[in-house]
Amino acid sequence: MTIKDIALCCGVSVSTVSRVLNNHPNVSEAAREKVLCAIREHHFVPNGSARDLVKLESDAVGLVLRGIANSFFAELIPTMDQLILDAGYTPILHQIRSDMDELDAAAKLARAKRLKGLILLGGSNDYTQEQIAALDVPFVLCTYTNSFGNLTPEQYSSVTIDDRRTGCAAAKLLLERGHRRIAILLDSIRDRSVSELRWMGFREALEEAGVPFDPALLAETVSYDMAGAYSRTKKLLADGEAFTALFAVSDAMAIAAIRALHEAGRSVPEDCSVVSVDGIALTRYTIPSLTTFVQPQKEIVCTAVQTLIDLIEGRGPNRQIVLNAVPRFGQSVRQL
Amino acid sequence: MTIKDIALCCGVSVSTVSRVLNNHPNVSEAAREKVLCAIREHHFVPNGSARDLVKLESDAVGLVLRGIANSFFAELIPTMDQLILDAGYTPILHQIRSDMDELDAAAKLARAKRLKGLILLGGSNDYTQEQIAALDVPFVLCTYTNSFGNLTPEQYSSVTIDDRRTGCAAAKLLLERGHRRIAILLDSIRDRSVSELRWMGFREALEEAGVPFDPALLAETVSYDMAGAYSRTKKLLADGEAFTALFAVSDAMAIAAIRALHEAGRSVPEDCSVVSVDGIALTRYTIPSLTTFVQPQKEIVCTAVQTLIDLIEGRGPNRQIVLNAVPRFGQSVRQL
DNA sequence: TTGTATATTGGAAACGTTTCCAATTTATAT
DNA sequence: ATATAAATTGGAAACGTTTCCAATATACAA
Repeated sequence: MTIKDIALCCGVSVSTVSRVLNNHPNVSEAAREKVLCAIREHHFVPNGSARDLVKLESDAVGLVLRGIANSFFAELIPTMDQLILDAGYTPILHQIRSDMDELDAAAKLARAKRLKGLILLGGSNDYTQEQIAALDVPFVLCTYTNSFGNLTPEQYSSVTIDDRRTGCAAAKLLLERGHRRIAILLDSIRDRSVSELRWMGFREALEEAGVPFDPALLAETVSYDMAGAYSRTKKLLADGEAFTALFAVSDAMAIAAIRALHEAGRSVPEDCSVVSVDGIALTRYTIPSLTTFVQPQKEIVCTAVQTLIDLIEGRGPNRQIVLNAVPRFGQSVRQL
Repeated sequence: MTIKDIALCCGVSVSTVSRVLNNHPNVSEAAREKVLCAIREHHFVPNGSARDLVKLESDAVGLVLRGIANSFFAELIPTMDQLILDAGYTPILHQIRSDMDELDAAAKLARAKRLKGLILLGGSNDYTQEQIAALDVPFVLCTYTNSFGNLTPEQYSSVTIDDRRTGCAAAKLLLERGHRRIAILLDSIRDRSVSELRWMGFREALEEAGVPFDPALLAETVSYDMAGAYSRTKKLLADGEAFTALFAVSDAMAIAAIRALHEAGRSVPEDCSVVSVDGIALTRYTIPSLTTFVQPQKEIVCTAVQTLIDLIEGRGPNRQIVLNAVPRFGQSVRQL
């Protein structure tokens, strides 16, 4: 079924059918009626490829995500998808294997599908000028890691939370309550990750307060999951390290750590205070409920989409937006 | 940049460039080298629309999801996306607003993008014969609700878990341990939902065991989230209902319920046993850890994708696959 | 009635590819 | 050198739309 078939069976020209499909005003009521009827009857839907081809542009926006390791991003996707749809664009989700160059893949995608714009989830901003130039559509880096900062603020847009500052705030929260020996539980810091940034902030806060940090209290997990956090905490306890508080870089890790503490006969917050980051809904209901720095998920998504749309539609220049995680107090922290 | 430009700047014909792009054997080494070089230099990527148009088919598979209410599906998406990619197809995620007809939208999508196949997430099988006919590509219903069953087994493929049976098994687990007054906590059962199916199974098991069910122990929440489960459990306790066990239709609800019980001075499992469904990773680490019926998420996703690929590639007929949730024992249940 | 303005229509080119077929070049055998 | 086969190449049609432009039909005024 093509536009031609519809034209034929209605006794009108191809142009007329096209005009009906596109709501052009110059079509007589009689013709429109006939054509619409035939379209309904034959379940005709115009071929998107042909359309895009002749229009020289699509209304598509790419959502590029590397790997599926991080479930934080996975959770954002449906919401982002919906927001893009609401803005009148067509979202195209594109996952990239973790062993590939995401910017390269994004550039290919943008060209192949003539995308209007791109949202890059969880990349970094140490891309080369060349790579950015190759990517010739508006784009927004969303919760990227600001590692080398090869780019000037004019060259890119981004929405992120300030992980360093969050780590700093978490440490301060515990320091203010009299804690001095604080363990930190994080996943691999090798790759300039979120973990590393939070860890940096944490260290800074300690230094600023003049509190020395015992390297034995740095608990880095091998596997990025709860099992890893659980066993690493067990090890920390087995090693006989003394600490009155623990900062976990995610709620999930905190929950696993609390179980390890519990099994070692140490209850939270009586024997050990716990602070984490994420603010997943569950943390209000665990026993004890968690004191956690809530990531403004919804705000991140909305801001990223809005920023991209603004860029696409020519409103405003590139801008970097930094959002903050705010603490929500639960029962997992006590004053010493 | 088009194939024509590349041809021009290499001094070869359009056909030759196309052959290089498609790895046709009939290209001299010299020509291939020249063309590849030009492609690299100009960052040329062939236009997907033009390609699809002339090929009369794409390698795309649609992933249709209605609404984003259910986070269970949201979690499946990235995995499914990856699996489809691995199978050599291009996944296209398409969310449909909850006030629209998902089958209609799916049919449109299939035609517009010449899809190879469709996976419909969380629909039902009470579609009309006509709708199914309109949808002229292979499709798989994934975790749909088998409500009216308008279709014969030859007409559709599906992958689902047996919710009725799960409810039944949960009740049996508690009955076997001596519990007789069992509360059930579920979200709205109005819409032939998963909740209703589990509730039906639960009731059947009680009947079969000759245990009467006290309607006061049926706790239906208004809002589908933890806040709703928490306050509903509070109400159940405030009403002074006596029960020695509680069956929650999701882990999240169970955790919220346990907190409500805890705040009322009733500990789990000493004063009340709790069983739930889902098997999210967290349930191993909460205190107490949960006894829960684990949904075979990964298996559902793999099976759905594999079934679709088989259909597309002409291997095997339509089939309905029913998977079972299996119990994982935690500390939340005790023998009376 | 005729002329003019307006509404409607159809024809045809264009979008960027792929692929068939015929033409050309190159290699091989005689 | 010539004939033949094989490898390589270019030309052109086709895919299904949109849109410009010219042509036709219709309405209205003089």
